Amino acid sequence: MSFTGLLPLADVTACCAPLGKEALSADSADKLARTLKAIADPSRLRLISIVAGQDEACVCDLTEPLGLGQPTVSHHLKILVDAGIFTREKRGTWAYYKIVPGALNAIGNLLITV
Amino acid sequence: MSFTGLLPLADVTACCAPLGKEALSADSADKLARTLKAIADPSRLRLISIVAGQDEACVCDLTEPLGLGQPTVSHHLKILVDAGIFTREKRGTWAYYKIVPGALNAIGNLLITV
DNA sequence: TACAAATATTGATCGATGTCGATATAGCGT
DNA sequence: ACGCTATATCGACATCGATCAATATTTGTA
Repeated sequence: MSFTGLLPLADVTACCAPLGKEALSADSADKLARTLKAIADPSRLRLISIVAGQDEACVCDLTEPLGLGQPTVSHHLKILVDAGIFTREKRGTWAYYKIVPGALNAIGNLLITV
Repeated sequence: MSFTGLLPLADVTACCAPLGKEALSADSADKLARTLKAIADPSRLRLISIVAGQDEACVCDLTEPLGLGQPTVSHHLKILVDAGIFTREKRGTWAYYKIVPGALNAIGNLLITV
């Protein structure tokens, strides 16, 4: 695959102590970087923000506020699901996305050193 | 400039409430994404980890553990300085980098929703 | 002043990635 | 079965970004 794969959040939060506690191995750094890359994009940050504000949302609710095409939004949502930040539930023709509770907190806590 | 500029951390931490509190504007999302991109790289995460573990370090201390060339390490360090995560102090021929106290915490707190 | 060492900058290369248009897939109603 | 709607996938394109080699810049020292 040309797209360097993501990985479920659990693997990341289990990968390492908070930054600065001990030197990060190359492997742990790779995993953490992949997770951070998943959220280090303006469109995906807005998706997170919108979905978090209304508990769940389908693709059709998200294309217009973002000003992006449907394939692009689907693509971003897939990245967030693969990263373990969103869940996807298919109900009828629609696909509903919601935030995994605590997912962002888990990432945030990895950065907090105190 | 072709390189989409970074911006001091203060601008980011002042830009927005924690994700999910209210919808992120396109502009705020851009700023936050730039900051997250600064740390969403394996080499830079290892730099952060190493420097945090020994208070300060010069470039020559960092090329070998990372297995990267000196220009590449300098480049990564500049990105971290521009993002407000590292400070740079020139003493003689050497340049010493250290973490801005609380910088990572500030980023981490933006992701924490509770 | 000349030389050496540490760091920064430049230019080039090449893979990664965000976006779109077109198409495929799946599910619902008539 | 047929068509319609929502979503996912594919292929292409343009840009971004990580890395290196080469060079410039700065600073200490003989």
